[in-house]
Amino acid sequence: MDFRETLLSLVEKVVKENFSVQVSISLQKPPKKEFGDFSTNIAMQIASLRKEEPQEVGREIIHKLKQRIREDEQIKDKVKEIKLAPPGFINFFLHQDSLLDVLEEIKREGKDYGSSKAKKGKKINIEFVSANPTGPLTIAHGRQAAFGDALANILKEQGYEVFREYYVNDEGTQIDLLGESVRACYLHLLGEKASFSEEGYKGDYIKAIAQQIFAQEGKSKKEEDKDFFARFALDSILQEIKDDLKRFGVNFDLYFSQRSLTREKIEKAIETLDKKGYILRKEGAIFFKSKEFGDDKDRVLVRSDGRITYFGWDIAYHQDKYSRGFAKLINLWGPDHHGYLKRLKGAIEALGYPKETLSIIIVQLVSLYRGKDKIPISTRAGKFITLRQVIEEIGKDATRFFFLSRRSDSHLDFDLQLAKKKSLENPVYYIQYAYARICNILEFAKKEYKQINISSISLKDKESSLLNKKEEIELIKKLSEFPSILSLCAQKLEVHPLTTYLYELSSLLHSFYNQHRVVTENREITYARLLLVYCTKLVIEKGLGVLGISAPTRM
RNA sequence: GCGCCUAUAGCUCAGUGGAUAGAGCAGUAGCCUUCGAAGCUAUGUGUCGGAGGUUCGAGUCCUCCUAGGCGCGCCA
Repeated sequence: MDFRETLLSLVEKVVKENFSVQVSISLQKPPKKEFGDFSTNIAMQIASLRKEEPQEVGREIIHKLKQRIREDEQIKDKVKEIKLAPPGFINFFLHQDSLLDVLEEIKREGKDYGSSKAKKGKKINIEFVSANPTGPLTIAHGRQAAFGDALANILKEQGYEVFREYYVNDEGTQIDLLGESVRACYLHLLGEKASFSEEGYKGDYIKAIAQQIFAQEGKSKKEEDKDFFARFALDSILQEIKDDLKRFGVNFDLYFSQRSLTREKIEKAIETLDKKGYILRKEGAIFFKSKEFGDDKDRVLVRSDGRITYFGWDIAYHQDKYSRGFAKLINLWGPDHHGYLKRLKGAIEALGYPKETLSIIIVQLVSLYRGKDKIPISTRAGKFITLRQVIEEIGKDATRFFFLSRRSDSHLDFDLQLAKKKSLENPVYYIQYAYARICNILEFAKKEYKQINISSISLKDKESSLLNKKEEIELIKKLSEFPSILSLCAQKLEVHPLTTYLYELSSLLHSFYNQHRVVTENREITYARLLLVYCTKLVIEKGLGVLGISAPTRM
């Protein structure tokens, strides 16, 4: 239990004993350092409920708190002062020695610093990207890939057993269309006339696949129907997708084939719903009563001609996920699927799973620009910039960082010209530079001080004045926030707080570096500062690792 | 028509119902014989889209309105 929690439970105890009110108690990080290290608004909350003066209530709480603290060995030495600030905040000031404890903790825990065991053993499934295997990945898929992967890493840090899954829609009309398109292209290569459906896929990659078939098989596939071409194209495209994702640093535990869902699984799902009275049969089709779950209308699961709709497949797919023992499912979708949210959530509930076990995150679109020109994203027209092209042009780290610095539900304008031009001023390099800088200092220190083993440096029982410069204190405080940043991300299912945090941490490191030398004549100070930058290195390394961004020792 | 997302500094964006709303970029002026200047320091900038409401307290929650994006199929 860290100190923050210890203090929080003490405040809870005091409030419980002295005020018979129901309030939620929390400790915040004050916006300014004049307000101390922690603060709580509890006095104002209580005063509001009891129609009393906030400052009066505050004084009373502080009085009781001080009494308790004097009796508590564990925190007696850490809390320096408790002050009341208008309009009624209670601010806690800590002794600086406790700051050195933070460094000791980071050093001791190393790569585990910031990890939590809170969700240990809980299985969580995160399904993302799941792009139709009818064309190359676009930049929008890239955003989902970066976000889903980083979020998965964050959840893993909270103790979850995380499973990454990609749902391959290798069944349905879009696959038929793909087959027809490739077949037409192939026949065209043979000099035959073939009608090209208006709805068909037209990109250069379609031609490339047709050429590949021609190169391998010659004219022998002339009589094959669309299914053969669909199969061939599917395998080829899916392989490209997997390669792209791998290159982007995203590895899935499972590529789940829609086709692998058996008829029995779908019938079982429908049967489950039927037993609970959520199935409606009319006009030869089978409907799910999604209206009962807030949807606009009931939705078809099986068409009157017997074919299963996407929704029908999807229900069976989600039931399958649950049957594999996941306590929680997370789906990342594009905004074009938001209308689909109510019916799927309804179906999950109808199947008998608690609705809060399914979280759906809508990752907003990315608009691609080159300067002021918007580049259209249309898979069927075949004119678009692929994720692969962007990674090659901008680089993996910068591309990932860009996607991860913004809220998932915000629209994103990605200007290739700007991203490329500013690539050296890109915040990701700022963080990586801080990291490389620390590595350099550590190298330098090894030369200056012959035998040095940073992990053996201990500041226990040392004077806190060793690290009492403004830049040092701020850096240590920032380091101490790392665990709560990770848990905040996990709780909000967002990644960008971590990105922002790493930037701020790097900024403090740079400030410190420019103001103070680490390696000096004074051995004690040198060791203390070495430990400080070493701890910073650990946190940056871990943070970047979670984001899936590399931490180079040199740049 | 209905639904979802967005609106914060010149630009790109942070901001967990709390204290004087913050960063970067762009601008200006400084800082390298000393651990990497891809860096640091200083400097100013706001009708938080608009109007109501809830609250001790609203950029944050609720209602309505405006603007932009997206979606509303027995397509996926």
